[in-house]
Amino acid sequence: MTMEIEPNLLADVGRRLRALRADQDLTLEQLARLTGISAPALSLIETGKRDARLTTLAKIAAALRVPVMALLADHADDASTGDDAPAEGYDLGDYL
Amino acid sequence: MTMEIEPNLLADVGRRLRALRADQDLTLEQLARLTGISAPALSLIETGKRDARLTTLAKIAAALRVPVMALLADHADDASTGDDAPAEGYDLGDYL
DNA sequence: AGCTGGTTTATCTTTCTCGGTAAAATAGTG
DNA sequence: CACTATTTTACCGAGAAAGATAAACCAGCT
Repeated sequence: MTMEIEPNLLADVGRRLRALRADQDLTLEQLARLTGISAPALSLIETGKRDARLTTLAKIAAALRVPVMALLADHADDASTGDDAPAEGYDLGDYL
Repeated sequence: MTMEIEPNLLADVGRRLRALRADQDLTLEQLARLTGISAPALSLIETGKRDARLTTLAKIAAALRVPVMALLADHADDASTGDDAPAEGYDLGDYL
């Protein structure tokens, strides 16, 4: 029960990342050189197995010449739509 | 020459984070309870001193009921606007 | 001044990222 | 089938994130 917010997030960002890289016909090694991030690390991120740091995502986004938010795109969880926590539900009111 | 992409990124996200939290009149401790992230950790993130992981930002965004991209908002670097790297310029062509 | 609430800083431990390297998979091609 | 390119997985070591806690600041207020 380590609690992973949404296992989709990482996989989602990874998917998007891979798509963007494919668009520019870059291999992991090429992107690795561009970003300074090793190809294995990039692979883990793209496959949603690694929880990258913000600056790491920023480096990748910069190399791909897209804004960082392009990686998160329309991940409009907004929490009120009820995407997660069916039984969790923080309530705000409970803490105020 | 470890090169920190843009020292602004973290400070920027932190600033945005703090604004969102203020909007809901939440203290660091309250947000800490909501997110499961300790108040000191939140403080470091908000002051731009910590390079948070993606899921960490996602937890905070969820607690604040905003999409994750709201934290990165209009950080449209896009590299063509020329916000950063005056002397960096990876060239893509060099690696292809 | 003393207090109180909020934020920051510091220290410590655990966990994880990240680069490096090397070894397996997984294509794709002759 | 062999050969090559690309990706994935596995291990290692260094560094950093994140939780906990405690202490230091910094308001505001009686």
